[in-house]
Amino acid sequence: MINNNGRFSEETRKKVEKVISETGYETNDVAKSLRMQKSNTIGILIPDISSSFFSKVVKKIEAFLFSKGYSTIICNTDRNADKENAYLRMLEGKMIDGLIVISGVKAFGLDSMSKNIPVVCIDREPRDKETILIESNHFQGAFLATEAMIQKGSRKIAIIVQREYLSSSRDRINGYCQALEDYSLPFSQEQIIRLPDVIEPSRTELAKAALLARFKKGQRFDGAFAINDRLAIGAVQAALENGLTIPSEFRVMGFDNDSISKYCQPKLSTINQDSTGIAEKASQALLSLIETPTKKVARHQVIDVELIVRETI
Amino acid sequence: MINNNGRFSEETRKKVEKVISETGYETNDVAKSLRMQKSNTIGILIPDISSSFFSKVVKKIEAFLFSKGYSTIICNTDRNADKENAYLRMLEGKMIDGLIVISGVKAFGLDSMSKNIPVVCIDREPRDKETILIESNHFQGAFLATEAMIQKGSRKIAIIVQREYLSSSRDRINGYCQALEDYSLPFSQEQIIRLPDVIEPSRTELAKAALLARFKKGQRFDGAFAINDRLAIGAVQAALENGLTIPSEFRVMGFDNDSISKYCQPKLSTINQDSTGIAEKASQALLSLIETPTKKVARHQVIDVELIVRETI
DNA sequence: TTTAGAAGAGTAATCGATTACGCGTTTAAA
DNA sequence: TTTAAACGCGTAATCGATTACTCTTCTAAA
Repeated sequence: MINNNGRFSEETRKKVEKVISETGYETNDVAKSLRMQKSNTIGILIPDISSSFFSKVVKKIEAFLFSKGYSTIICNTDRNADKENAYLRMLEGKMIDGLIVISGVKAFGLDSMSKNIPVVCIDREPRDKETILIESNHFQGAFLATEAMIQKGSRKIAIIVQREYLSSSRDRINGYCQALEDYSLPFSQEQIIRLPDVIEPSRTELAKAALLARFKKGQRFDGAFAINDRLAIGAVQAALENGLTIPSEFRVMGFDNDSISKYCQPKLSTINQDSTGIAEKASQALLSLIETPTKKVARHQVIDVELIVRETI
Repeated sequence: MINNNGRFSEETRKKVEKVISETGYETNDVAKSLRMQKSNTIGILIPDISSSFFSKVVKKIEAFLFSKGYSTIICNTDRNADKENAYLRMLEGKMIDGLIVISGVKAFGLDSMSKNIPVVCIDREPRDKETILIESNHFQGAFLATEAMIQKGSRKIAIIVQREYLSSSRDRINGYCQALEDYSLPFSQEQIIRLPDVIEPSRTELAKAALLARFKKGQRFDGAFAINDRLAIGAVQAALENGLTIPSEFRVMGFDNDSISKYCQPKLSTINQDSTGIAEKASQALLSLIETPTKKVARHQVIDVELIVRETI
């Protein structure tokens, strides 16, 4: 009929095409989905769409999938497990063909659904050992950051951490520890500055206050590696307020290469994640699962990161 | 049956509920949509999901609609008319119940579809005079910004503009002009610095280079009102590079209250848009159109903005 | 006791696109 | 010329939920 199925003559084709153009016929995807058991739609679960890095990734995934004929339902979960599970049910009801789950999503309901529909995780440890995981090389990034500070002369580097329940956070801590070890620098628990997972005050304020508190307690650091750029900016502010010169007396490294980092003063040195690479790998992996289920996809893909030196080291 | 339609006994209800819980039945939204001619889905057309202000708005719209039982398909159009129209067709095929169109979307196909499904525009002049428009009071914001600079002592204020095809941009120019007029300050065309609508170099670089070029030509300004914060940061950099002291010799105002503005050095004074207000008004207007079509909704809703004074004025 | 009316349960049509199937016609091969 | 295969086209079933409709049974009123 409309597409090459069935057999029909040139004449009928013309007639059909005429009617189509005359009436402005548009195919009804809902009916099509019901019949085909396929919606050409994929779902994305993301904790916070306004987070600069992941919104970039989502944007690129969406563009890629659109070019392949898929539309994307983006679900903002606010790190709320109930909302996540509600979305999961909704997406299932909409017969999505695939699902991408981005960092920080707990989604306990995932396990029950993942049997039927293909899932790709980004920056999120899947429970199921077969689920595909795409992530930046957080370990490498943290190592590079810490190493760079050491090479510039820092000897007592703090690490500022938040949301340790994320595997990406833990990987970054490990990378940091590895660098200290490789350069034979001592490490003690008091070098870890842990921040609560709250919305108010902002991450920057939180980091600033925490580092300032450490200074007040008499702890001395000559550098801080923050797990993201927002925290790093707080560290910069704390150091400056404490009368330290950056970078000669105190060095700071961030992570994520937030668009802020280039414009804050002093300009923040950081680790750039390859949003394009992550988006491409994730989209391709998901498409492959959907369209050629027999083809094996690498279960764990790790994307290289890049050291960006600006003015804080 | 499942919901209160039809008549049935307590006994049958129990049986049905038992089977539901045993089999883990989930309603199929696709079939439901086909039958009901309603998808409980709304579409959002947005030029760039990674833009900080609108991504905040979208996030809030999505949360609101989710709480009302709707899911949201977010379509990133990249300011590409073809992509916009393709999305429009796709959304129509998915039988969306409503559509939100955000600033910078051209979507020529909108006219042909808007007859059938409810549309709400945000920050975008609709062609159709009946379509609802929600926007910040750009005029007021620009006026407040310019007025604040004048009151602090600026007399020759430039305005840095990009994407003049947006009604929001034009409103901001008008607000700026009105303030100059109200304070009896002269205005000439050379005070307008127009920037091309390109992706590379960044808006900040663009603004910086343009203002620097004006300085080099011998033009003198004691302040600049930039149409958004990215441009404003460029203006700050240009002024500093030109040896001007901020704010005593040169004042800068931005617009949008980008998350950057609080952290750049000096901290940027700007105009804050009420993302929550816009999201709420837009969602409520759309829901009203969908669920109570007879009820009239204000065609044009203008949301107040707020002057934020930091260190650049 | 008869009967109108209500109430429960089951059947079938519907939404729109897809596709398997069958009938009738044409063409090519034996 | 006969037979088989190819071909065009129309019909009907299907996807899953909803709902209108019918049929049967039961209750209450006359």
